Parts: sequence; C-alpha cells; structure tokens
Amino acid sequence: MNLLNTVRDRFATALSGMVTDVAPLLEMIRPAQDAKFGDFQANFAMPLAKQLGKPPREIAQMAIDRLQISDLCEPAEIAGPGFINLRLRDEFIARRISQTAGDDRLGVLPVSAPRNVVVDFSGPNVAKPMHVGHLRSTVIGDAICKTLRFAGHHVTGDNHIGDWGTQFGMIIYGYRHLRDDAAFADNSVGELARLYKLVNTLSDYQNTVTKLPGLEETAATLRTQLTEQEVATGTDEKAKKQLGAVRKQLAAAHDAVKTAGETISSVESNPVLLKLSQSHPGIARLARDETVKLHAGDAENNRLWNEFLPECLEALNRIYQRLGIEFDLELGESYYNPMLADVVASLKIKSLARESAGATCVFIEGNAAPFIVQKTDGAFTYATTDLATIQYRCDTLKAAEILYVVDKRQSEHFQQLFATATLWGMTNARFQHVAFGTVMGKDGKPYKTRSGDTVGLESLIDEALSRARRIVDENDDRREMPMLSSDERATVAEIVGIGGIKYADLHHSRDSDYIFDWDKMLATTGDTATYMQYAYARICGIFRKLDIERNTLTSGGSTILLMTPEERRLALQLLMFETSIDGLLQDYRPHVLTSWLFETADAFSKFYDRCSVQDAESKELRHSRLILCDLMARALRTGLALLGIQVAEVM
RNA sequence: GCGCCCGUAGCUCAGCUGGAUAGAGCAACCGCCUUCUAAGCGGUAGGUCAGUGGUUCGAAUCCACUCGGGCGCACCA
Repeated sequence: MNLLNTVRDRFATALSGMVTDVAPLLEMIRPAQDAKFGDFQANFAMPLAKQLGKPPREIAQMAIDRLQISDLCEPAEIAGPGFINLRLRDEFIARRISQTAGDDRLGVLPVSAPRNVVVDFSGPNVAKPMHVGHLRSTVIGDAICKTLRFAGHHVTGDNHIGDWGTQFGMIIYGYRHLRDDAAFADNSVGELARLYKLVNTLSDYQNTVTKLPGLEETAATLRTQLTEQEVATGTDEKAKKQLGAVRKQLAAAHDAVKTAGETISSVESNPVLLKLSQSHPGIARLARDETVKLHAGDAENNRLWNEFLPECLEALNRIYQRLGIEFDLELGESYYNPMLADVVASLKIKSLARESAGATCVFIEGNAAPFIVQKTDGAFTYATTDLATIQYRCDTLKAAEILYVVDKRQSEHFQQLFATATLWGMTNARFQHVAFGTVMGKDGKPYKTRSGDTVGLESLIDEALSRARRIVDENDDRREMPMLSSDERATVAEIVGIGGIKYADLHHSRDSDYIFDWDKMLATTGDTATYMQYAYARICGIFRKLDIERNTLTSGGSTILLMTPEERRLALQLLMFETSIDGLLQDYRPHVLTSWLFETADAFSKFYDRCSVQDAESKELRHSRLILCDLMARALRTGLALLGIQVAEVM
C-alpha cells in the first residue's frame, strides 16, 4: 500500500474530530524535505491556527495526542512554528520491506476502482516521416499506458494515425505527375515521402509568392506608422509603450518577409524546382482536389490509397518495433470518415453548429475563433474527426477517461474540442489534454538538421545506437578482462541507446520545452537511463559472483536487517515505489517516476559502496542484503519497464 | 489586437498547488580502485528564484504592474 497514504490515513482519523474538512490538510503531509526532519512531515498546524483560534504548536500537539501511529513511527516531534515530524520505526520498515520482498508487484496493490482509459498518443502522419515531436508523444504516451495498466486500469492505447488528410492528396498528385518509377520500385515509401515533400515545397512556394506583396505592404505600413509616431512621441509613458508595440510588430513583419524570401529563393535558386513549379501552377489546389475526390469516394484515388497505406503503416511499424512500442488499437482518421456527415448533422440538430462565412462552425464562449467542423468546400476537418473519435471512444470503447498526448501548442483546439463534445452530450468521460513542450536544438530553436529539415526518427535511432555502441565498446575495452562479446555489445548498445533517448525525454517535466542533447542523454555520468541500468547490472554481478539462485532467496522467509543508514534509506526508498506511481498518475507526469528511479538507484549505489554483500558480518546480514539486492533489481527493472526502458544483466 | 505559457547555480532542469537555511545532474576544483562492474563513491565551490509592489505568521510558489522570451489565434492536421 502507498506508504504516504498509510500515514495520511492515520492523520485522517486523528483530525476527523477536530475539523470538518480533513482532505486539504492531508495534502499537507509529505515526505520530509530534509532527512534531518525525519521521514514524513505534516504542515497543517499553521494554517489551522487562525481557524481554530489556537497557537499552531498547540494544534500540532492536539493532533499528535489523537494520532495512533506508534506501530509505524517513533514519537512525533513538533518543530519550529508547528511542523510535525515523523520518523518511521526501523522495525516497521524492516517488516514492510520483508513483505514486499516476496511480492511480484513490489507491494503495489491494484487500484480498487479500475477505469476504462483511452490514451491517444503518437499520431504520426503517414505521408511525412516521423520526427522528434512524434517521439515525445510516443514515449510519454507509452509510459502513461504502461503505468496505468500496471496500476490496474483498463487501458486502450490508440494510435490515431493521420491517414486521410490533405497530405494524402499531395501524395496522390505527386504520384500521378511527378513520380520516379525506378525509385518507387526500389523503395515505395521513400519515394512517396519524397513526393509529399516535393508537392508541399512547391505549394508552399507558390502560396508564399502570392502572399509576399501583402507581407511587404504590412511591413511598409508599419514602418511609416513607426516613423510618424516617433516624431510625435514625447515623454508620455503610454505613447512610448505603444511605440514599443509597433516596433515589435514591425520586427515580426520583417521576419515574416524574410522567411518568405527564404522560402522563395530556396525554390528559385534551384532550376529543377523552379521549372517544376512553372509546369504545375496552382499545385496546392490541385492536390486539395485529389483529397476531395478521395473523400468523395473516387474509385481511382481510393485504389491508390489502399495501395499506399499498408506500406506506409509498415514503415511506421518498423520504427515502433525498434522503439519497443505497441498499441492496442490503431484507428486512423480514415476509420471515422463514414461518421463525419452524421456528426455535423447532429451538431446542427442540437443547434450547436451554424453557418458562418460559408463554413459550419461551433462557437465556444470565450474563444474568438470558431471550431470549424465543415469547410466552405464541404470537406470535414480534424475537428470533425476528433468529435467522431470521441463518440466512438465513449459509445463503443466505453471510455471513462480519454487522454490526448499531444503538443501543447494545440491546447486551444482541445479546449474547443472538449467543450463541444460536452455540449454535444459526451458527458460520461473525462477528457484531458496531456500536453508536452517542443523539442529544441541546442540553439534553443525547434530541433532541425543543419539544412533546416526536421530530423527523421529513423536516423535519430541509428545515431543513438551508434553512439551507444561506441560508449559500450570504450567501457568494455577499458577492462582488464572485457565482459562482452560483439553480439552482446550490440544488444547492450540498443538497450542503452533507446533507453537514453526515452529517459532524457521523460525526466523533463512534460509541459516544458526540452533541449535535445546527445551528449547529455548518453552521458556516462549522472541522471541518465544508464545510471539505473548500470546499477541493475552491478546487482546481477553480485548474484553471478556469489553464484546465488535468485528465485529461492525468499523461500525460507525473508527477514531484512537494517544495520546501516544506507540499508535503511534504500529500504525506505523501495517502499515509496507505489507513492511515486500514484504521483505519476495523478497528473500523468512520468518525471515523477524518473525522479524516484534516480533517487532509488542513488540510494543503491551508496549501499553498494558501503555495505558489502559477500563480506557481510553475519550469514543473516548477508542473506538480508541479498534479498534487498534482489528487490532492488526487480524494482529497477519494473520501474524502467513502465517507462519503456530495458535493462541488461551485464554491461 | 485577443489568448496561453515561460524567466530558479556557468549549462540542463526539479521544486509535489503557500512551509523550515531554495534542490539535483552536468561542467569546475580536491580526494577514493590489493575488496561484489570506478558507467561508481566522498568532498569543495557556485543563487538578489527577472524586477517592483501587494496579500500573511510565512511567497520561487498566490495577486497587480514592469522588463525580457516563446507559442497560438477561421477553412493544414
């Protein structure tokens, strides 16, 4: 059972006669922030002082008097203004950890009320190669799925693949008019990706050419305005502020012109691209027409779609396989196509959607922009698809909770989506946008290659593996007697490389942007996946060296002796596993678990350094330490597995 | 113009919805391998929590404003 909750429960009983609402007070009981304050601290006495009209230390004493916790803790102490400090009794830790040692689930009880949770994550686009943005969604979503499942919930991990949008029109158009037959025969998916990129580049170019005069005009207008205002402005603060705002706008406008210029020159400096653009005027429109035909059921376009899709999916699956990711469901956007017309009709009947400027929109209070469910040209949008998807997940999958592991820049979309869905009648499920920040390069800008392209996942994984291999090689070669064969080195490199990528991502709090840095994620020191994996391998080394059969360790009972501070700390850390899992699930923050893993591995490394197993002072102590090691190994393996990270016996 | 987010050690980040002298990792400096894997362990140094004002027993955390940065804002998903 969650150790923190165990302590809280005792306080709940003690406080129930003192105040009416104990819940917020229990929140103020936490693991001690400093070991010298004990193991847990309760901070509720101070805020209660005013409410009860008594000094906080007196209130703390009252609570302690009513508290029955002597089986768990040493006598509570009051410190400072009224903190209550608790120190667990060593016998209690020893007893708890002994019980945990014999438990497959490491003491974690399955939740009493399992929920049906649908986790929408990864969501790549079949036309475009996956990039680092998808990586975040994939890695975070997978960790959330695994942890929810371990906790006992019914989880459906759903990959909502983009297989039906505008990009497919681009592919079809490209295939018809621009394909390279030899390349297509050789590597169809690669050729389709090239065609998508090509059509996208050309339509981008053409749009930009059209837009440029407008952008230049805006910049010119702002420049004139600025000049006039600069002359007119004296020392008036308000006017100065306004001037600053105009300056900012002008800078933005200049940027826009500059970016547009770059887009244009990138095509115009390339004779081949320029010629293609000239021979395919209005390519964006033409591609969109292909999309419309596809959606309208055009036989030829649907044939092409059916031909291309399986291969695209296979290419995606290859990446998922390398990352060790699996889904329970992979219903792409196309799956919901037949339902879209009904969605819009239903929204209209309920007077939620109405016509505006030719499009069908839902207007959500507080949002200036409408939620467009059908465009002027009759096509549906991803808003429509998302609504149909919610309906499916609620009605067919009986979801009680739907999580969207999606870039935080889409938060407005989800706000509108959830509001619309609720108004529409989907009130049985709880929706949550599990948002994450942008992956940045070392320069603080979105992570790109030197030439400005997004970094493909496939090459990213290759890079991780080759870097990891170099590290594994160096490390093993440094030994007097290398421990690994070439095959084993390859396996370890894979485990370390993939683990490094995932851990680096997960250990940042998800909603902040994070800087992608090879050297940090695969560093041989510090808070990395490797640190935990190394701790695991060292434990395995102990069992190998001492020739211990691990699965018989606890058969004769498992008495744990806590003789040193290191053993005590390690045992207590291990008992906090469930608390960290609950912490992760409270707001779907995997970094809560990475912190626990690091602290636990840290506790182990210190234990390893100071508490010899083979040279333990007694047979009993040696056995106790062996059990602790085994438990530690299982905790690491299990905890890392919840994050999708593997371990190796030797590394 | 409207809306959202961010500013914490040289760098990368935590800080658990207001609690005790603000924490990690990296980098820097000094130590530790005849002992279970040194991918490790011990130690030192490093901070006006962007700024100002407010709320109160108590603020990195809540409120207001200022400065600086990012990101969204009809018919791409």
